[in-house]
Amino acid sequence: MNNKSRNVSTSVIKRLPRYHRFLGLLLSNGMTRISSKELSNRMGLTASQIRQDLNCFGEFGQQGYGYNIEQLHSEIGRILGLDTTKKAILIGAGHMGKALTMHFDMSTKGFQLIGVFDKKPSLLGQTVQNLPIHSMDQLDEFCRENKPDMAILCIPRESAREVAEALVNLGIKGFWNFTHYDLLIDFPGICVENVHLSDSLMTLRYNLNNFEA
Amino acid sequence: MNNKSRNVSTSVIKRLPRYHRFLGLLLSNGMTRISSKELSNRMGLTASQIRQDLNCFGEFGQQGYGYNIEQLHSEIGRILGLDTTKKAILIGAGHMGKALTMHFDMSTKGFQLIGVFDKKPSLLGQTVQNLPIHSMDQLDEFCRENKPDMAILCIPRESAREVAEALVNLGIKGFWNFTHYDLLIDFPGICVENVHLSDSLMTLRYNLNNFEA
DNA sequence: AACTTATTGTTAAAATATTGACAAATCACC
DNA sequence: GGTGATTTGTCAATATTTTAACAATAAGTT
Repeated sequence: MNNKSRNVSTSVIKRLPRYHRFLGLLLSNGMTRISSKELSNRMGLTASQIRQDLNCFGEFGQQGYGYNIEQLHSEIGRILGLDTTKKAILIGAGHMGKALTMHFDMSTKGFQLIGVFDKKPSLLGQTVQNLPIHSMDQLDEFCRENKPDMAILCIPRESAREVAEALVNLGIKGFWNFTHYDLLIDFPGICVENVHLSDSLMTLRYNLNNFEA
Repeated sequence: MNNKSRNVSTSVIKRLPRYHRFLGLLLSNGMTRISSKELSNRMGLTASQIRQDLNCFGEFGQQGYGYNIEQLHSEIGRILGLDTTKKAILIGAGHMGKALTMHFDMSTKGFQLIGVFDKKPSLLGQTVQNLPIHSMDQLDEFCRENKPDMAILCIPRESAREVAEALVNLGIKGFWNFTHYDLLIDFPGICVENVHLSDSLMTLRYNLNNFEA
């Protein structure tokens, strides 16, 4: 299977989801095959890069033919781990937390949302994606019982560090962090994806000033 | 001013917002000076990188002393363009659109939200951040009158391409794109920040499988 | 005021990432 | 079944990014 997957660079890994998305789109357009050249044109990168990236994981193409889209799509999905499901909980059911759960289908990204928690008592009656919003007091028991793998953090900066530490102690192995706090987790084996939306906005602001015609 | 700013690589640019955030935090903690070494420790990177990054824009430090935090913070802010304001409109006032406007203070990122639009008639009475939600029919007139610079796209994939084109024709110079569509804008002078949250989630999924202890 | 320590800006070296080139393999067509 | 056109996987060359090293300079100390 992963016959080649030694240590693949993060540059490559970060491109995989995009390949996966594009291939999925082509697939839903009814296409069945594509060459690295054609794909590179559509994605705005070089054919060489695509071939080299894929080569980190195996030989999925065929000379003179190219790649079978369905096969490549599912291979990349498998590499990313989308074919199996990890359990996720949402901490903080404010606007951002709710929006995230509605923005896309998590189950096609290798996760299943199994619990939602918020500190605010007024939210306790409500549901998110058919899941009841629990109080933070119930977090301990819930985790011991349901063993979630990942936590989506949508809480204020001030509590981020503390909550993250508690969750690590409860067995959480990964964080999708929307907090305005850089989670630099030093615990081994803990994965963090910091999503700093404001950073991307500032980058845009810079580009507006510097790359206008 | 920008005496050195020829063409700075995007790797550097993408780190600037993070520097800015960290410096702002130190500032609010009451600190006044910091060395590249100390900052690199806190941020999890090398002192050399920080010095080299800053050197693309000028000489902000002093040997034997380090950097004045307040000065460096504001210099980086100026480089990013946060000291002046561009006008932004939000297209799509669904959950994600609303959540974004509440997630942080846009005015400290160099933007001011001046208009909100949605196709859905049922939203027309509502407001977002004290701004009334307009119908898409009013977009033309609004843009001619108020000349927004940037558009935040929170609409379905299907309409992304079309709406973006229309907006470019109305004078929009930049997009903050949350659509499930890769805006590969070929219009010259148009800046795009594609924010594919699902990509970041898939990257996390990969890491959960591959970097556990 | 001299001396020690700290720390920058900058140059050079090392490490990574991307692109180009091409032999080997397959396809498509006659 | 042979021939020309494609297209991969991979190696080598280029380009970019990161790190290390250090002379120059200011701060702090006696």
